Amino acid sequence: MKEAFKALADPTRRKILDLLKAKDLTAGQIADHFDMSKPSISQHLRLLKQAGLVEDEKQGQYVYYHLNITVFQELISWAMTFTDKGDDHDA
Amino acid sequence: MKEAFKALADPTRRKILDLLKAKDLTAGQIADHFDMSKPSISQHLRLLKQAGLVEDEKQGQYVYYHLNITVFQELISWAMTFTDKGDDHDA
DNA sequence: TTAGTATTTAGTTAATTACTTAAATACTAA
DNA sequence: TTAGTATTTAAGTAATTAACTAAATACTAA
Repeated sequence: MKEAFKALADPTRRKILDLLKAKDLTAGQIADHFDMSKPSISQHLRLLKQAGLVEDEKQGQYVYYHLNITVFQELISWAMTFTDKGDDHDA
Repeated sequence: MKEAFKALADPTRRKILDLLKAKDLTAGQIADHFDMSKPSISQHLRLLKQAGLVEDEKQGQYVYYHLNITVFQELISWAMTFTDKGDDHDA
């Protein structure tokens, strides 16, 4: 989770996640959506992968990236410890 | 939300939020939980407030801080757009 | 008013982060 | 093998962030 919070702090990385919501994409296809060098996007992808937010899969000369929803689920659980605080559900 | 993601990237700020989960605290009480100067904690509180994650209320010479769950709820909604993707609920 | 406590603001510095270009690696296909 | 494409790694730099100390502000109480 620690790394996920840091990964989510950057707007470029959040936009990458949004792109992957629609469909899996190669590193190059992702880079095409940004006015930024491919190495920069590659670094962002590395951080997203380290944070567990995405996974990659090599297919020939391409590297496909896709979302890993596990960490998003953990994030939801974490946030709910704040919204549920003090709500004793008719206990 | 943009500012909330940045605010949550820092471990000190996440720990402050955890402390406030138990009960509302003054700036000084919060600072007592850290091996860090009061001005540094004050800056962290300022960022948390700008992000909408906490609110403050002055009582005499003290400033009490408390959680604002609204942004946590928005965070949950945001994360669910990732976990619910592709789940068409028996449609 | 004066002194004391609580908190924030200002100014500075060190560490981290996000970008760049150039080079390396990995695969494809002639 | 050689050339071409896709991606990552390396090295360097500019911008941002997180910390500090010192000073300012705001309140309390003698």
